[in-house]
Amino acid sequence: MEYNYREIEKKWQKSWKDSQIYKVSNHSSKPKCYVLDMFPYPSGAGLHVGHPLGYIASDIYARYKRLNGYNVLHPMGYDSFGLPAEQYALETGQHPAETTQKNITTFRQQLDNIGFSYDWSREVRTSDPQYYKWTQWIFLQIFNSWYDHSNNKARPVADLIEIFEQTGNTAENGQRKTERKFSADEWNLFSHKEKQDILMEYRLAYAAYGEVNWCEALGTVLANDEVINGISERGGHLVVKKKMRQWYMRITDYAERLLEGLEKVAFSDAMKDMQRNWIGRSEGAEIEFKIEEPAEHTALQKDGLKIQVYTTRPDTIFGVDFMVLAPEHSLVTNIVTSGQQSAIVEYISYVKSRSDRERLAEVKQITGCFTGAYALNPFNNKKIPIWISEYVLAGYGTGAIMAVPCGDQRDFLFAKHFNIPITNIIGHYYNGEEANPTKEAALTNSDFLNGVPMKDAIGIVLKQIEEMGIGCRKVNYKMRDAGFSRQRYWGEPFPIVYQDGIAHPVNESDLPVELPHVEHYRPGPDGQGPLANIDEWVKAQSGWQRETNTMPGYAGSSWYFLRYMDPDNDTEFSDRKATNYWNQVDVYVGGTEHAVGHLLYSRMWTKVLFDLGYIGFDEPFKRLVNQGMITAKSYFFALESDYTEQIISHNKIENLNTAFRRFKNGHSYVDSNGKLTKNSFIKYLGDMGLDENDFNIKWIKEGEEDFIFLKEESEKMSKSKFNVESPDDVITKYGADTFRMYEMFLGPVEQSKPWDTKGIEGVHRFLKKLWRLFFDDTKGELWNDEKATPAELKILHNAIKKIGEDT
RNA sequence: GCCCGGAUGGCGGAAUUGGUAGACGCAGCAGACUCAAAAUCUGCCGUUCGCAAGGAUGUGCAGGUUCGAUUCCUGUUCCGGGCACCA
Repeated sequence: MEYNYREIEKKWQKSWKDSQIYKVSNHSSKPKCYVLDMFPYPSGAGLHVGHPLGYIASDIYARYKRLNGYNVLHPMGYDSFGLPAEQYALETGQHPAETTQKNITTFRQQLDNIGFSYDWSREVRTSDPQYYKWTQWIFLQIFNSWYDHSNNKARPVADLIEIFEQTGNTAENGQRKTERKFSADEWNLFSHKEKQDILMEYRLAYAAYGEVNWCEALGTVLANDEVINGISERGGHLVVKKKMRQWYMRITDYAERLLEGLEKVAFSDAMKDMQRNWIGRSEGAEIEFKIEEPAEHTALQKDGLKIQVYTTRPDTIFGVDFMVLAPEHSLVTNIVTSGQQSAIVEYISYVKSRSDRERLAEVKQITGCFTGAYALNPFNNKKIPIWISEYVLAGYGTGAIMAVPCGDQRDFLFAKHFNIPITNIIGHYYNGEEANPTKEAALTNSDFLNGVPMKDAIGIVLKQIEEMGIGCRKVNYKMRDAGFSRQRYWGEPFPIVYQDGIAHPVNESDLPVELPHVEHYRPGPDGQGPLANIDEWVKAQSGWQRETNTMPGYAGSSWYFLRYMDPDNDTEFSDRKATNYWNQVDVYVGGTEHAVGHLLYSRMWTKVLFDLGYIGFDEPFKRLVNQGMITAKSYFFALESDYTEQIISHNKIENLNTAFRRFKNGHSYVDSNGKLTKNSFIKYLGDMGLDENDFNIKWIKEGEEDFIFLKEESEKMSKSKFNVESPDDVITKYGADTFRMYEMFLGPVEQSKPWDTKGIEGVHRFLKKLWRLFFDDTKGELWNDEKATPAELKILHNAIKKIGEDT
């Protein structure tokens, strides 16, 4: 009798299914344990060996907890809205719902093969109307809320209206600061439209104008991913920044609590670091600089123009040698002198083609343009030239900085490049070669601050500017509000209709707002999504218009862990008793790539739902485990002699590199020494549908030593790299248990590691050995019902103790 | 460019708190069993000098702290992930 994994696994998987052994109840006297995997996007490429790594780890943990007497919630589902399905639809005309269903079937079959202990009766799909009904419902709760900074929580907009009616927004009642101030009387006299516009500035889900990557030729908005150096990936057309009306999540209102919450959860320090850096809290000041108006402008502006800058270093105010505005800054057109007009216009059009990342990344190439205007230092009235440059972003701080070249390296390089004189305010700490951001220096060239240590000067300057009424302390966050609308088809429609330009929530009883059928998936007019093409849907009622944007991928994934608790509820997103019982996710397993996306958004949504009293906890995940990525190794081989000259014509080298990439570890074309012979190489090219003659190959010598190993790379598995490894083959050949054990044996779960099938035989042999402990070819069953000896029990209990300590 | 990780034999990795580097497995080599092969079992297995005993050297690279560093510090190179509309 030998280890027949096929039969064993088939038998037990059937038994689990028939007896629904992993179905879990919301009612149990046992303690609960919630073990969750990040649900997958069901891509057309199917499951690759990287997906199950985390699933296997969490499955082992879930089984362990079950055996330890816990009532374990261990569900699985699909993040099934997304761009790839829509792209595919655009190319083939197949409905995303169909391809998604097909992909899910494949995924499910692959998952079943591995033998997980999921409770499939709780499966969720974000693209299912019964699911996104509640995504829309939660969106409306967020839309109907504002953030009360006095009580540090979200509250219904109705409360805010009451406050406005009684005190206006001049009294500090915890509202965020806005430019517009009004009294109760003024509020009451505002038109309905004015009131709604004002409320939009407070809502936690709000519409505003923001910049997007606009491609005129394709008539659509593009993801950063789809733009390469200002050119669209598809078609190679020009892409520019364009302002469009967008929906946003006001996640910045939660910045402080998202930071504080990190203290309460067991995430890795690296993960916490990433989130902290992303939120990017900085303490500083906003300072107002007057602008010395050019003679040509004085007739137009009586009151004088001012620039608000944000700085973390008010102590360096006497070292300000120039100002830099973001090119998009609204003041630019007001202050530019006629002499600089054309240069500024030209520069702005250049910046429009640049992404934020490009703008910040290329420090070697310094660009900018003088506006011709000057600001005045509030302390000594020194004239400070005002420039614009791409390294200042409109979205951060006030979109304007005071540049201190002796203390900031980017400012320094800018000053050097444009020959702006540099004031040294840090004495010998500045060497003229590079900036020094020290806080240790005693100030020089700083008027009344001369000799004062910089650390003390910060407080002194802050006090001064507050007394002079030209500035105040300000905490800033690098994080921006999260864009929440997409000009796409395959996402949740917004439950919003417009009447006379005012956004209204759809009645709860009319949810879900279902995705209508479309004839094609091409963009609508003026860069709107495909939904804008369906007039009868947009204007379902006279005088009303539907929102034609859809929600982004992270909408559905921001709350799915709550739906698993009560997946079939059609009167609530999840029953309060169920969320109270299951509470936080005890262990959440997934990749680090979600650090600043999904993991922040879902934390925010949880906090909103908590604030509004719908759930009883405000952090979704108690403990997070980040599994490492399984990369695929690619090997590059070449002839021992000079490969670029001898075997490959230069125009084919790219193509051949792609071919070489597919020589992976354990590949039968490569012998055990990693050597590749002429014959095996030709056979390989043949199998690839390529011909030797395509590559202008000259064989230098024949035999075993023809090729040498050139280089090796590990990269993310992806269809386009020819390096996706499917678990199916492994399971067919060795069985699910070998596969599961092998993935665990590759190395620590948290670590990234290359996929490599060399070791799999060893693991399989181990399982066979284990089998033989119980069955023997000749003797049959080796086990019996005799009591274990004390020595045997000791070994058993040591093992149990060790496992208990390691989890 | 910025933020976060990582680098240890032919390969994946271990070394839990600064204390014998290389556990365990894979691959390889040798042997046992067999007519033979597979399977299984046993032994060897970082590099280098040496018949051996034994010595030297060795955790990406360059320094430093320490009686002692894979581990701590400084610098540096390379690789992976993220950088806001991929999910």
